Amino acid sequence: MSYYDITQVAEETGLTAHTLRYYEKESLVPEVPRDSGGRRRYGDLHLRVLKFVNALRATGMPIREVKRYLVLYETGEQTFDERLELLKSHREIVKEQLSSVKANLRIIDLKIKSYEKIGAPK
Amino acid sequence: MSYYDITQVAEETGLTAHTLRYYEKESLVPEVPRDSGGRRRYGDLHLRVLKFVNALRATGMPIREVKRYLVLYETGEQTFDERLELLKSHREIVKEQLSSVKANLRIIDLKIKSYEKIGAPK
DNA sequence: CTATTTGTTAGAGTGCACTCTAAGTCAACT
DNA sequence: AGTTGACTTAGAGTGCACTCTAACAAATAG
Repeated sequence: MSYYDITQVAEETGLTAHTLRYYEKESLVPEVPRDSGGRRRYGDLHLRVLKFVNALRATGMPIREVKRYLVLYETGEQTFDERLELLKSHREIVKEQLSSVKANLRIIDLKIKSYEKIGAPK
Repeated sequence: MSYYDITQVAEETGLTAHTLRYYEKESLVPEVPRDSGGRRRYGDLHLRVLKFVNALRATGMPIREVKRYLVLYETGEQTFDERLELLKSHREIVKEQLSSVKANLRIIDLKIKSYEKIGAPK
């Protein structure tokens, strides 16, 4: 079992030290133990959770929803069903967003083609 | 040629009247003429532009960039090349975002599958 | 031993995109 | 003529997700 300081975790996760402290304050990470000097000592669990949090955030899950997931996670195995539902519902939202973006990208693509063809749009 | 009031345009575009006024203040629409009573009279051009603005916004283009596009549009045909570049560069950004979201969605999907299979994630 | 770096906290500030409020005007209905 | 409702403006407020500041403590480098 290895431990990491905030700078290492920042590098590993792509988050800033500031953001890591903010995520902790917002309960987006399991409790982070401190060393004798009061500094954060992250473990492998934290790293794994933070990477999953990144996946949730990168797909547009709001902070308060990520927090809800983490609270369920911390509560224990009796929350499996609820966590599963949360993730499945998020997945549907993301899928809808994806197809919306794709549809709008097609509109932009048509405009680009009209600029390229006639040099002027209608 | 038909004219529309702010309520009709709100319905057609899915934007609120508030947002339409805000977009106008931010120069995201060509100039909107007023009637004798000072009320907005939108034409077909406005409707078409607003729908395209919606496509740009729905794909994550920031307000200031949409505004830049509109200013070029208003400036005239000598800006065709610049508008084309702006749209093409936006298209690339959107494509990258799409693949990032898809990659992260796969991570979430794996987690869902692990919840479904063993009822418990590692 | 001193200076620098890296961390700590609570809390304030930032940027974005709306979203709403207040105070007022104007048209249409009763 | 009065009331309702939709509109007008400038500007303030909101929610989100950071991002930064100030003041301080501790570890390391010279």
